[in-house]
Amino acid sequence: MEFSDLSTFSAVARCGGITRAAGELRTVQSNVTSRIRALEAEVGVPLFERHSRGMTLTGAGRRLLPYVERLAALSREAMAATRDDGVPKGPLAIGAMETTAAVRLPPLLARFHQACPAVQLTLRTGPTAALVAAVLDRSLDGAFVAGPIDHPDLTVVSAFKEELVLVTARRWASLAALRKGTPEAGPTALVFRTGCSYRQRLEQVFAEFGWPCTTRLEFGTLDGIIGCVAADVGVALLPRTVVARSELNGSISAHALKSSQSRVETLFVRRRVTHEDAALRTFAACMQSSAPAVAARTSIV
Amino acid sequence: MEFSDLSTFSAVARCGGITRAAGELRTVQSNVTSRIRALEAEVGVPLFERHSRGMTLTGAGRRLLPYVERLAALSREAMAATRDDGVPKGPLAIGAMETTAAVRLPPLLARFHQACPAVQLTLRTGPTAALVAAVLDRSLDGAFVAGPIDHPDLTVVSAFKEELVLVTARRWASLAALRKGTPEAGPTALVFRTGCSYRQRLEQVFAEFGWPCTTRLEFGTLDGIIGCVAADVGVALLPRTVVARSELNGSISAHALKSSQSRVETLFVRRRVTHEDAALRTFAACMQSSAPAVAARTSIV
DNA sequence: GCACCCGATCTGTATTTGAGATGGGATCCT
DNA sequence: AGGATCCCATCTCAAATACAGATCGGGTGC
Repeated sequence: MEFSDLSTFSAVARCGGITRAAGELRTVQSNVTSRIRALEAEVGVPLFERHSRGMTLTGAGRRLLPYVERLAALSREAMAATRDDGVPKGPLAIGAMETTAAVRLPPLLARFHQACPAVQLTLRTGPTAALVAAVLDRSLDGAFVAGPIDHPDLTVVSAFKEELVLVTARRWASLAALRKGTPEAGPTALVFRTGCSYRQRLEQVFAEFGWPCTTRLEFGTLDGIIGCVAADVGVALLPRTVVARSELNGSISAHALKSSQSRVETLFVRRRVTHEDAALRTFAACMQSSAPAVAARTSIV
Repeated sequence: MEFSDLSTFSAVARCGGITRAAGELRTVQSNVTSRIRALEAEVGVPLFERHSRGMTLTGAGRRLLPYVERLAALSREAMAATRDDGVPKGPLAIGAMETTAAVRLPPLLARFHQACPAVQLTLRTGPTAALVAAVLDRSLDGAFVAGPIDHPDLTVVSAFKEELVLVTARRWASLAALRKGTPEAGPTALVFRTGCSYRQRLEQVFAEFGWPCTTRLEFGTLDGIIGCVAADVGVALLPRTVVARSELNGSISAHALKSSQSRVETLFVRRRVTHEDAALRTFAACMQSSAPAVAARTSIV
């Protein structure tokens, strides 16, 4: 049971055939054949059924496959733990929602970079679902997302508490004025392109106001949304901290909602591992120490 | 990171030197040297400190070592799960306390053998501590032991509930008679040789009767204890089911104790694994179905 | 029936692994 | 101080293994 054999096995299972797997593994078909045959001889049972269009896993192969994943993950972690001398360094990929990246991260990243200049930190923005998927498949080390998150392979820490506000053009002085001055079809909803976690909250708000929420404009960036809100194209639901500056300079109005609608928590998620990379560990510590009042650990399921 | 390299690493760490490890691995010293050097080159950090009396682990080596254990355990489990087609077969090593083996196991083993004739079952008796250790180091697949047991790597199931009785020679008609007819030094305690879990209970009983519990005779077998009790050499604490036959034929007397002293639970312990061997799984099911009234699952910590 | 795709197998080569021998450094004992 | 001993690194050659390329046979689809 060598690791190299297991990864060939995994490639053949994934590709559905020896020839295709050989291409992926940058080797020739005969080698893959012999490696698979050696593995089958070692465990003593056939792992694939051969048929004319390729190979499919047998019952034994299906039982082995998840172990290959686990062994690969464990050996990666072993390697990382062995190399890790406790000094934060190397690459660190962090993900965040657009709104979090705009106002919460700049001071945190500045402090982290000052504390750990040897870490090459990269930031990627996106919607919660994509960020969580990226953390799970290891393309991100950690991410700031909207809760709730509950996954056995993730640890979750409360990072920031946000108050969502309904953002409108300046001329709407209050929610009551907005309701009175808006046609029955309701205003246009300005939201992020895909998978924005706040969209669902916005629809709740619209439902309460009796608006059907049919007109929607999708944006890729925060500035686009705020700009269109200022031009009275529509309304948006955003964290108060995000719009604080625009509100101050008078380009928009922010309207408070009742707390059941406005309270959202930004969580920091990362993979659950026995040995955590020093850079990520330090980043999490840095984050928690920056916001001690809201950094209580949540229960992890 | 091949498994073979990791096992040589483990051997060198355990033996404290390349030459000794080479002997254990049935190879020559030069090969071990080159494998270790290859591994160190792969992870990029030295794993051992070389000194004149051998090698000792560096910090990186100490971080790697526990992963080697985990990887080996996981690959063993993967192999077993792959081979296991769900039909119970192959060897199965079960351990039990002397008293459990005497009265509880015969009917269970008979039924299990009838259900799974392809399983080569071996039975080993011993005290609880040794049985638990044997389960942990894989020399036993499961064991019947006295509770409580609480170990993160073990699953525990309630198997039997026993009532302990104080066993004396026939001439003692009651506990009161025994107390009156026994000198202040108390009777001789007849116990199993080492680590018997019931010994502690017996000492509690002696303490309550005001006996110092100084005289003790140790036995390796149940028959030895019962024989000596019948000959009035001393008294013993044994499950009622164990002495039922001897009591009926009049060779001894069994005296009930209050339930806080008499109630003990026999547990079945096995290693906690993702994929459990079909033979062991079937054995546990067989055990639980045989005693449905007492086979409630205990909480597992 | 023919072209095509797939996996098994064979063959020669390249690489890796293994065994044995040698050497240098450190320690221990006399 | 000097010899014996122990340990690991290194070298060399042989054996085993992995690899690339070519061929074969079975199955599928046009």
